[in-house]
Amino acid sequence: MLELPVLGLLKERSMHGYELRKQLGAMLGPFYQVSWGSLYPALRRLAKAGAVEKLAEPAPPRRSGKGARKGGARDATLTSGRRRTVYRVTDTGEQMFTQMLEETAAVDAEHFTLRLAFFRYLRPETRLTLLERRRAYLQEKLAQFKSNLLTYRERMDSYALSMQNHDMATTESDIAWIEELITQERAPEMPRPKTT
Amino acid sequence: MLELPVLGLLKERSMHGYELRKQLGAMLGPFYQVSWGSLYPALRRLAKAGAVEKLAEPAPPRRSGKGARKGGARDATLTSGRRRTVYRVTDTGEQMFTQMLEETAAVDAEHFTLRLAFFRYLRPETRLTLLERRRAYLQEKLAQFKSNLLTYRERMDSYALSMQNHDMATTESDIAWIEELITQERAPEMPRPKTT
DNA sequence: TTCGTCATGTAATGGGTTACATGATTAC
DNA sequence: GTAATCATGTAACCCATTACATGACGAA
Repeated sequence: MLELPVLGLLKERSMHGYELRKQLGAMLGPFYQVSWGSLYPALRRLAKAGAVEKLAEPAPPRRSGKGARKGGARDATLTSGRRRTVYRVTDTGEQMFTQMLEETAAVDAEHFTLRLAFFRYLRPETRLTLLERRRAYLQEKLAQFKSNLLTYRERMDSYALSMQNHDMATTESDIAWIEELITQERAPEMPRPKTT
Repeated sequence: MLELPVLGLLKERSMHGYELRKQLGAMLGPFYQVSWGSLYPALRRLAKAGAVEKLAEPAPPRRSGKGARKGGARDATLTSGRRRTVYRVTDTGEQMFTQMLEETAAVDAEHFTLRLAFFRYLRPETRLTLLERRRAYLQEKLAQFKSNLLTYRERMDSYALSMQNHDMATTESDIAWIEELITQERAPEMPRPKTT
């Protein structure tokens, strides 16, 4: 669901679709690239639900002379050069965003990542709850890896084995990271910006 | 696409759907859990394409053993539930499997994982090609992470930053793992099963 | 002039998720 | 006898991917 990150980004600042996509990549990392065919329909859904509204974009700085416009008889709603549709979040949208963000059922990688990206909008307790659920989920997966290996190790070839081991190591590293986040979350405000 | 792992597992041994699902989890790890609503339609698609055929399951021990089977050691492979539909790969299916497996465009995590699970069916050169493409893909992502950080670091909060750093570390670990696999692949057969 | 980027969309297609429905067998 | 597990499927919904289509602008 694109709705959550789209609302989250628009909440910070109104944007048009094209830029939105770039920001999504910047915020969620290069593995998370959305396609136009999913972004624009998502925006349309949000608009239909009253969560965002389209704005007439303020005219960008028209250097290079006013007479340069060919075919000036363009539709009046298109204020300038490239037609862009800027979207702004409505109050309804803000509510939707908060509600989505707080769904603590979000435990798998993608849902968790999406929430972490907007953690600052959550109350500290909700953050902790989410982190702990994520940790529990990862620990459960880790246990499944282990029992899996006990049962099937003999039947696996070296590739499968290597993969399982690597995935387990990754899961352990994920858990360690989450625990770090939990520790920081509980720590009573000790920014300590540089190593002493 | 479930087709690839389903064919791969059935290639090793004919099974019914329920068991197939368990084996999928065992082979691909606990993060890869398929639902019935995707497995059975996939089997139907494969059957329709002539890649698998349904077998009448050899009648399970209709021993009418009331009480006789109580707690008894039973056949490990065949205990019954109810009517089971066992699927077997056809020649067409074998060809499909090989063809799918060799598609080296498979570079993202899921496609790569799926192929790695059946690496033993690929020629060593194809394996290397796939590994190198995967490595290149990950290195590209890593570069994107870095340029991303250069551009946006100031605008990210500590959560986003932590996430990017963790994801980068994970990507680096993935690359190191792939490189290990590449090294092993190139090594001229030195099994060395135990530590000396 | 042509290419690359900016910018917005639509259409078809596929297939995964969830929920629903059913029924047999085993273990307690 | 009843709960859990085995076992197979269907149907509705959702929505992501892909490909297609358009067109303005800036720079080479």
